[in-house]
Amino acid sequence: MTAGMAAPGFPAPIVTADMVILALRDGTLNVLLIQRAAPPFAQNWALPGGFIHADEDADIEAAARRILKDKTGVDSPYLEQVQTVGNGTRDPRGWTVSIVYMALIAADSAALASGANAADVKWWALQGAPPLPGLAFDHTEILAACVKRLRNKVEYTTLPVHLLPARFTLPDLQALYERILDRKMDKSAFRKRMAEANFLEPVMGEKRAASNRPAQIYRLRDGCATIFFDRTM
Amino acid sequence: MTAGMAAPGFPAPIVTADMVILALRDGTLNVLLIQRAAPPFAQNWALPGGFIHADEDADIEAAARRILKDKTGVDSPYLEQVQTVGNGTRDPRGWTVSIVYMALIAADSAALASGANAADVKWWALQGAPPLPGLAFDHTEILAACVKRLRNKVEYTTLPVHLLPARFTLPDLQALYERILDRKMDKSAFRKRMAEANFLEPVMGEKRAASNRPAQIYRLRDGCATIFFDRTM
DNA sequence: CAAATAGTGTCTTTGAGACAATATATC
DNA sequence: GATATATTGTCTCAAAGACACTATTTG
Repeated sequence: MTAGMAAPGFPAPIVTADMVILALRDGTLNVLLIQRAAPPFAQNWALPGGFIHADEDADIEAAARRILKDKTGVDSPYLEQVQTVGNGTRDPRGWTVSIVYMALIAADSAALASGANAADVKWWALQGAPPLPGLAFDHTEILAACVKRLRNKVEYTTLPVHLLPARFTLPDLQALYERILDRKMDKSAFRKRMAEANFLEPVMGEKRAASNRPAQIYRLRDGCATIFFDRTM
Repeated sequence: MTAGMAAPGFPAPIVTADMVILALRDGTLNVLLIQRAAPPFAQNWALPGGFIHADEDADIEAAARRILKDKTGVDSPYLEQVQTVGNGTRDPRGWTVSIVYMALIAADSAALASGANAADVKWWALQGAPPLPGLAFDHTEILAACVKRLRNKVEYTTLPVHLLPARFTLPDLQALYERILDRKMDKSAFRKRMAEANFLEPVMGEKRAASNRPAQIYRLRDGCATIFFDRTM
């Protein structure tokens, strides 16, 4: 904030928080969309979002968490502020500002709920079978920017772990990296990377069932946030 | 944007754009601060900023450019949206949202102007002699986050060129990297990096005066935005 | 030519990737 | 044991850093 007096002489823009909620379903990235119940863009699919409640939300991130919880029931996801867009043309009602957050959650932790203002809530695969519909407002561009950011960060961080359930194997994790980056990676080099990042710990005694050698199960080490690698993948 | 009706039933938060304007003066990073003329925080130093003019600014970035131009006269800097902060406590007047931009400019291109709402405008060194004053609002934290982001990006991008004048030498550039990152770098490796990034072109025939071998002068190649290295510095 | 800094070349070490070998389950 | 995948080890190659050498200017 800065310059001025109490309230500016012109109307303040409307401020909303919009969520790009991503999860892994059947091995592919999915985004959570809502079908709008009211105009503008009624019936259109859009990113979940909502106004900031000055009396209820302590800060912007709290608003983002509230919206996420409303739609998915998920409480503590990986949450990251991605960008803020604002102009006079993106919403027919006038100058609006949207603060965009990306949330990564484990698909099995979500329990969808439409709630107010939404006719429907659904997961959509980012690629493949039912192509993504055109979205309301500038949400198509916002989503694209978000996914681009995710792909970029996956190159040099441990972000993908947040898309897996709490317990997972190294082959699971490698397959996920390969899915998101759309290229094969060397098993040996991948494991060396993960080992030196030192953010996983084996869950002793547990294995995974199959007709072959079972894989060690891991979980995030306590207090390990996202790790940045020294080098890119 | 998203959910709802025409206008929310609660007052919209005030929205401002705040600028972290950085330049290199006497070899050290400086930030441009204004001294506030009006309450709250009258007399305190703060980041330049201002309300978004819905009728005048096409979008948020245009507002940021307008503020920058007002204070420095600079037209086309490196400009990057850094973060958006918003809560009910950062401004005594109520819930506010601030969209923070970082601008990198060449010191020689700026012509400071106080303009409205500012008693004074001044460059402050980030480190050294006159220590930075405590800033109004949460601007101290915002500035710190910005500088952290800059240092981080300098590790893997060509960002620092925007702090130099249009024509500069490789030793100039290396010294700047070393200043910002606060460590010595190998001349040979540094030059290899810059060469393979392929974003500079030599200005033929020109050299630099001194009592030693003159350095080749370079400029940014046409159409070269910030380059991301494959590896970190 | 002495001083000072610009610019280049060489050697060593590190780390990533390719690929092979070994380990451990089920059937 | 046959099969399938997990996990580890080895070899090769390329890039980064350390460091030394050459180049070019002024006084």
